Amino acid sequence: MQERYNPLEIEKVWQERWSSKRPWQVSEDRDKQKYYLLEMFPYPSGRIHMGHVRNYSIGDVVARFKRLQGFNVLHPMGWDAFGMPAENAAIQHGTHPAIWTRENIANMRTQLKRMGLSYDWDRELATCDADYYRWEQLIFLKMMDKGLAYKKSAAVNWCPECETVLANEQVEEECCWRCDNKVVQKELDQWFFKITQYAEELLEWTERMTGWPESVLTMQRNWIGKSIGCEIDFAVAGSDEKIRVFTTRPDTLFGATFMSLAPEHPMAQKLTIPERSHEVETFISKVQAVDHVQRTSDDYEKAGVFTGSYCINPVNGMKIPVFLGNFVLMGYGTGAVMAVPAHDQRDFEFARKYELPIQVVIQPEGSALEASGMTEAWVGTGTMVNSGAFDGLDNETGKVKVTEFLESRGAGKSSVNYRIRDWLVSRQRYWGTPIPVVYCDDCGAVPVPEQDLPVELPTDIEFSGEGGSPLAGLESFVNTSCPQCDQPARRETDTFDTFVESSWYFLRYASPKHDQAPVDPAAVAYWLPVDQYIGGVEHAVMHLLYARFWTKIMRDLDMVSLDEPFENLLTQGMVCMETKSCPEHGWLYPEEIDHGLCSRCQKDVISGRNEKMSKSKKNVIDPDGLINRFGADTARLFTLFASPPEKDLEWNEQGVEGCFRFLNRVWRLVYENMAIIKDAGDVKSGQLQPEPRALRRQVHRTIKKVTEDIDDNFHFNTAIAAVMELVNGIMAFPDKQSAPEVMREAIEAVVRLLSPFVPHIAEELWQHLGYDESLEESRWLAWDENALAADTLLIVVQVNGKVRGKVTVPADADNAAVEAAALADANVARFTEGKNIRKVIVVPGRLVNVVVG
RNA sequence: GCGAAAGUGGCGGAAUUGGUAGACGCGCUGGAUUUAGGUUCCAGUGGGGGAACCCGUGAGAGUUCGAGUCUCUCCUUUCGCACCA
Repeated sequence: MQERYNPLEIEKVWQERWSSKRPWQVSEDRDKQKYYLLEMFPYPSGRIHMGHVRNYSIGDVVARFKRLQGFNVLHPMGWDAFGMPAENAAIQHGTHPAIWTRENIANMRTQLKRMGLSYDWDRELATCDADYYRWEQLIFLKMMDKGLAYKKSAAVNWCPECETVLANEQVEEECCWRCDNKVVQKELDQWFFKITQYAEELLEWTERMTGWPESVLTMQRNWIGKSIGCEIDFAVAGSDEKIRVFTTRPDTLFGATFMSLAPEHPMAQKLTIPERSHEVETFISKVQAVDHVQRTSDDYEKAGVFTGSYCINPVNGMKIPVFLGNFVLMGYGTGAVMAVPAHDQRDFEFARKYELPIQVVIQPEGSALEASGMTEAWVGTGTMVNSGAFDGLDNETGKVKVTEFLESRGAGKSSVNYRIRDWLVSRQRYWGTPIPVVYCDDCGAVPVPEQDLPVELPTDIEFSGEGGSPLAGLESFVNTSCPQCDQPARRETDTFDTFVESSWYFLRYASPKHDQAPVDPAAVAYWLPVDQYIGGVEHAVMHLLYARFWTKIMRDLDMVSLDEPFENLLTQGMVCMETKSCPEHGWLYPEEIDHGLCSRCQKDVISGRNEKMSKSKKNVIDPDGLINRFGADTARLFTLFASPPEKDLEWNEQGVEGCFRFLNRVWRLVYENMAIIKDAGDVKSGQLQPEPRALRRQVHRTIKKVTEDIDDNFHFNTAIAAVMELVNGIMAFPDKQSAPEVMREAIEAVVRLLSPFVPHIAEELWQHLGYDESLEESRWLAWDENALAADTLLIVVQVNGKVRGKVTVPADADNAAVEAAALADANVARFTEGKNIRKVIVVPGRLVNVVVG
C-alpha cells in the first residue's frame, strides 16, 4: 500500500475498470424494486462548469446509495444537443453545428467520466440524432391531428439578436432568456401547442405533487394564473353591438360607472363618434408608440380617452361612458373591463382623474363608506348596498347570485380565465428539429405522412449569419411535392423550440433504442415515473411545465400511462463566487490575480459581490483544473459538504483544501492502522471494555446518521460531517492495539460510508483492506441497535431554565433517581439552597429542570 | 403591491424538531516536529470578565419549567409574479 494518497493515479484505475465492466448498465428486472434517478441533461457547450459538477455529484450520491440499498437504479445521461450556440459557432468559426456539437459531446463525456459518475452510458442519447427527433415529429403529427398543434397569426415575442420568436415562458422582464436582449412584439404566423387546454389539469395536479418544493409549485400556479369570475355583456347604447367584459367581481356590477377598453380592442374605432375621432386617434398612436415594458411598468401613468359612446349596465339599465384606457391589456380576459372605481384602485384613480362618478356598492363591516370621502378603493369584503334586490347580501354570496341572475337573463355567464398562453414552438433557426409540414398552394399546410419520417435536417448548408434561417435558402430541402395532390410544394423551414426535445427525453431513456415508437410501453411502465429529478430552479416555469404538459399529451395519445413525470424534485442552488475586478482591466479570472493585485498592471483588485459563477463576470472555476489539482473525489466532496444541496454554494478555495486534507486523513487512518487491523476478526460485542464500547457506539450511531441523512432529505453536508467526527473519534482512540476488532469495524465503516460521496478512494482503500469484491457490488451498512445504547447518560441540570450542572447517571436510572442525582450536584445545590423548590421537570435521557421560587 | 423562502460566530454551516446554541469544516492564535517553507500533530477560538458568573440566534412582545425552534407585530435580504380586471 502506498503511503501517500495520489488521487489522479487511483481515479484513473477505477474509471478504466468501470468503463470496461459497465457496472451501472441496467435492464427491467421484475424481481427488484426500480429507482429512476435523473439529473437535468446538459447542453453540450463544450466544457462542464461547476453547476454541472454540483448537480451531478448530488445525483451520483443518491444513485450509488440507492444501488447499495438493493434498488435497480436507472441513472442515464444524454445531451440537449440542439440550440443556438452551435449555430452561432458555425457563423463565427465556420464549424458545422453538427461537428461542433459532436466534438463538445465527446469532450464533456470525457469530463463527466473523469468525475466518476455512475451512469448507464449505454442509454446515452443526443436530441440532434434523427433517431430521437423522428419520434418527436411523429408525436407532433398526432398532435396536429387532434388539434393540439396548430398554426396561427398572432402578436408574438421576437428577439432581434437571436432572430427568432420566443415562447412567453422564455421572456424574462421583456428580455430574451438566452441573450438578455430586449424582445419586441411582432405579428407573425407561427406554430403553437395547445397547453391552455391542459391548464386546469396542470394546475390541479400541483395540489397533489407532494414531492416537489412548494416554491416551484407556487411559481407554476402563478404562471398558469387561474382566475374565476364572470363574463358580462354590456349593450352599446343605440346599437345592436355588445361589449363583453371579464370580471372577478360580479358582486360590484351595480357600482360600474364607466367602461375601459384596450386601445387595441377591435371595437375601439367603431365606438368612436366622429367628433372625438381626432382625440382618440392621437391617444391610440401615443399608446402604441410606448414600448410594452414601459406601458406595463408601475410608474406609467394611467390615462384614457372618451370614445363618445355609451353602453348599458345589464342589471340596472344605467348608461355609462365607454373609455379607452392605456392600462387595459388586450391579451388578458376580453380586453375590456367594467370600471368600478369604488372597489378597484386603478378605476378609482382613473375616475378621480377624469371626474367620473364613484358609486359605493360594498360596505365594509363596521364602517360606512362615502364616495366623496374615499382616498382609495375598498377592495375587501363587505355587505352589498345600492345593488337593488341584492342589497344586504355578503359580497361572496353576491358573486354567485349576480352571476346566476345574469345567466338567467342571457347577459352573462360564469367564466374562468387563465394567464397562460399556448406554447409557441416554431423557431426561425437551423439547428433544431424540422417541423414536418409541407405547404401546398391548393391543400394548404399538409402534415408529412408518417412513413416519410424523419424529415431530416440537411447538413449541406451555408452559414452567413444574415437573412434569417439558412434552411429557407436551401432549395433542395425546401422544394418538395405535396403529399396530398403531388403538386410542387414547399417545406416548413422553421424548427422546434429546443424545449420540445427536453420535454420527453426522460421517457426515451427507458427504451432509448426502441425503433417502433417513441417509447416502449413496457419499459416506460417499469421505469417511470422518475423517482427523483434534480436540477436548477431556473427551469421552474419552462422545462418543468412543458415536460408535465408533454407527458399528459403522450398519455392522451395512448403512448404512456402516466399522469406526471417527476415524483420528487430537488432544485439545487447555484454555485457562487465573489467577483473580482481591476480598475484598468475590468473583471478578472482568479488566475489573473496575484496576491490581491492585477497580474497585468499591479493595481489593487476590487472585490465585488458574491454572484452565480459566470464567464461574463469571470468568477469561474474550471472543473478540469480543480480535478487536476485535487482529484475528482475532492471536487465531489467539497460541493457536497459546503452547503445543503437546495441552497446556494459559495466557492471557497480553502474549503476545497480542507476536503482534500480530510481525504488524506482518511488515507492515513487506514494506512497507519493497517498493522493493527490486518488480521482482526469480528467484534465480540459482549466482552468489550468501556472505551471500545464507546467507539463502537459512535460507529453505529454514525451509520444510522449517515443513512438517515441521505435517505430522508439529502443532508449530505451533515452526513459527511458525521463521518469526519467518526474519523476524529478513531484517531483519538487511546489504546488502538487493545481493540483491533473494533478498530477494524470502525475503519471499514468510514470507508463504506464515504463510498457514495468519494467512490474512487473508497474502492481503493477497500481493496487495501483485503477485499476482492468491490464496494459497488456490496450492500449498504446496517446499524446494530444494541450497539447504539449507552451504559450511562449525561444529564443536563438546569435551575430555572439555566444550565447549572451536569450529572452522569446509569442509562436505566428512573426519573426519581435522576432527580435525586441532579439535586445532589454541588453547583446545583448552590442555586437551590435556601430556596423553595416548586417543581422538578425530568426529561428522560436529556435534562432536569429545577424550578425554584 | 402580491406570493414564497430565509435572517445563528470572522466565514460556510449544525442543533435528535420545544430540552447543553455554535457539531463539522474554513480562518485565526499559541506551541511541537522541520535547516526553512509546506505537511502533520497538540492546545485554544461567540462577546464581556481574573473568577464565580453575566450577555448572546435580525428587533420587540407573548406562550412555556424551558424558545434559534411555537404565536403576534415590525425590520432586512433573496427569489418569483406584477396595471391580470
